[in-house]
Amino acid sequence: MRFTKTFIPTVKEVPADAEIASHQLMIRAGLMRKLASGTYTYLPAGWRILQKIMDIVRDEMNKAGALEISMPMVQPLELWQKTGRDVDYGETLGRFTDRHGRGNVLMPTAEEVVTCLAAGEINSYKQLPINLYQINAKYRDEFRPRFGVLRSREFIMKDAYSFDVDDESLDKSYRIMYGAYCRIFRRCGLEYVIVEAETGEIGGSGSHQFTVPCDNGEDVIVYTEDGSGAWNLEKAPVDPAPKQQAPKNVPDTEEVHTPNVGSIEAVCDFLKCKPQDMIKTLIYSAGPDTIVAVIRGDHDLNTEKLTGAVGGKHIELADEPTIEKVTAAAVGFAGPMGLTEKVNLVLIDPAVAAMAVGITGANKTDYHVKNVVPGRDFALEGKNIKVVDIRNAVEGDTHDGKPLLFRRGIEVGQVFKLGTKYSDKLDAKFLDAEGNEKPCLMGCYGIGINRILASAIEISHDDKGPILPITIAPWEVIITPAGTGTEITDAAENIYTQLAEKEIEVLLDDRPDIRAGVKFNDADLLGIPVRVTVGQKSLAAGNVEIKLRSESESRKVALASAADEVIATVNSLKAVLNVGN
RNA sequence: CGGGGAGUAGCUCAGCUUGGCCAGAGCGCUGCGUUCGGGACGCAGAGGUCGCAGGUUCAAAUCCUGUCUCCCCGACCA
Repeated sequence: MRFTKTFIPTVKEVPADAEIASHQLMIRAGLMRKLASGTYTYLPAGWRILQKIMDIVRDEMNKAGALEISMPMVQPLELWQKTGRDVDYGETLGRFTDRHGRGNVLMPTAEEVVTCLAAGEINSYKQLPINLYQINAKYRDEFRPRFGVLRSREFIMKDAYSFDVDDESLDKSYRIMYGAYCRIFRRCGLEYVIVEAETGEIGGSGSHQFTVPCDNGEDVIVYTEDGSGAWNLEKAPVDPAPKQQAPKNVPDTEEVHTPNVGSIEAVCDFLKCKPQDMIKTLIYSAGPDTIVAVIRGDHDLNTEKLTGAVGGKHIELADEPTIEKVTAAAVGFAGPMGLTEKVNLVLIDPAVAAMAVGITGANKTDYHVKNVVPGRDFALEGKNIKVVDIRNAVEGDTHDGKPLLFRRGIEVGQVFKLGTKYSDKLDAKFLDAEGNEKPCLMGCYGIGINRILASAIEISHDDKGPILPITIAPWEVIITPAGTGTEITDAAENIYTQLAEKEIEVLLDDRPDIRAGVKFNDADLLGIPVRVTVGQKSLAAGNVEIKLRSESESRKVALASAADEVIATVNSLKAVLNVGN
């Protein structure tokens, strides 16, 4: 490709609305432009990168035996109502009504559609296992798109769905995908961490997340130093805190007047206590049921763990009228005492159960209660009371006695065992060898294509631009003629032709009247791993220069052998990243 | 959805407090010339309904009201 025949609008200035490196550099390198919040147009260089990523994904998926299909991006709302996910997904699900009044959704993922397909077409165990995938645009009406393409409304995702006859077979399908994912991310040049994950709204029994450690990531990875465990924050288990020694003869509970002091912070300020002395009481709704979650004041509730503790039901914070009805007080003054009878379930975090004494809301507007002893002043056991881990791990927590460490990461892929959640609801059944009708056992497997690009830039860039792995760079080689004169342009053209003939992906910066400095900067900004500089200085001695984007020094090679040298360099860079081929 | 910030030339921004001068700068863009190995320089030029709609005023980019969009923090989120 010639620079003058393509369209790569690089810019010097940092765009005002780009906060993180990957976003800024993707705009500056002319890879993409924003259309609206969370939606981007990919320009030729950016689209080339995405296509190269998709090629790698496609290659590994095909090798793993998965079959590529394409499902509609507009799907009937009715199908989502059958699985209840129209409710679970909530506002994130993009919807519209067509001219006939039919409800439609914009595909955020495709479990319903693919299961519906299986329900119609899979009848026999002889057709299983099967794994179907697609790579295309997905839409989620995010509350708050941010960080460029890391959380956008429209994005490209590879989503695969496996169907198996039994658990053993599902395990095998899952492991095959797990292995394919390792090879995909490796080939894309990403250092990644695999963490145990919660399954969220998508449902199911087991899941791993593939995460690229990076300070700008939205996910929190929790791990033990010895590497024996890694989880995302939603899943990270926490050892129960040791029971605190109760001071002798804690006085009876005492109500204290705390006018207009509702938040934990305000109460601490008012009563001169610390958040860890507080007991926080949160009221949740799960359909018609009301659930009380009790955690220590300095802890955060983990909605995934809470969802698990209520058997996977969809939960949300109760609305104000419900809270007022249950606590008989304004919002901000809830406490666990006396609530047991009024609600369906009380869940108490072990850290609260371990407290010797604490302060809670009084279930009375403008009042809190001191000297509250868990177990004495409110029950820790009972038919609708459970002590269970429902909070996020924090610094200082342990698992199996080992300290938990924290670091941020970008989620680039996730694999799930779904089981029969969708096949039950959508009737995806088959006859086994004995003639018994059984639901298909499903797995689903996603990869964020755009996130692979963004995370590659996040973890590898300098002040000049991205330093891209050769497997996903828009071009493998850029030829930069530095200076004018036919001798230079002829030599550059000559190398360009030779490389193109050998199917090296090469970009020739043939822009006339552009100073060398500008060309060098654009080459760096594009992150192209190998640069060939053809200039007067070296050419006088019969040489050109080869420079790696990742290194600061160039080396001189004879013009005559330049193409061969470049090919050898490209191959050695590729060899590092290619797994088993 | 709560809190904060911002919309003025293609981009980055100044001007607004205290209404009135011709609506400005840098970058980019067009032409000519000089340069030519790390974002050169000179000269000449094109380019703006000051987000939108009302209002106040002799007069509004500037003051008031409404509205839309974008960004950040939070909440939320496969």
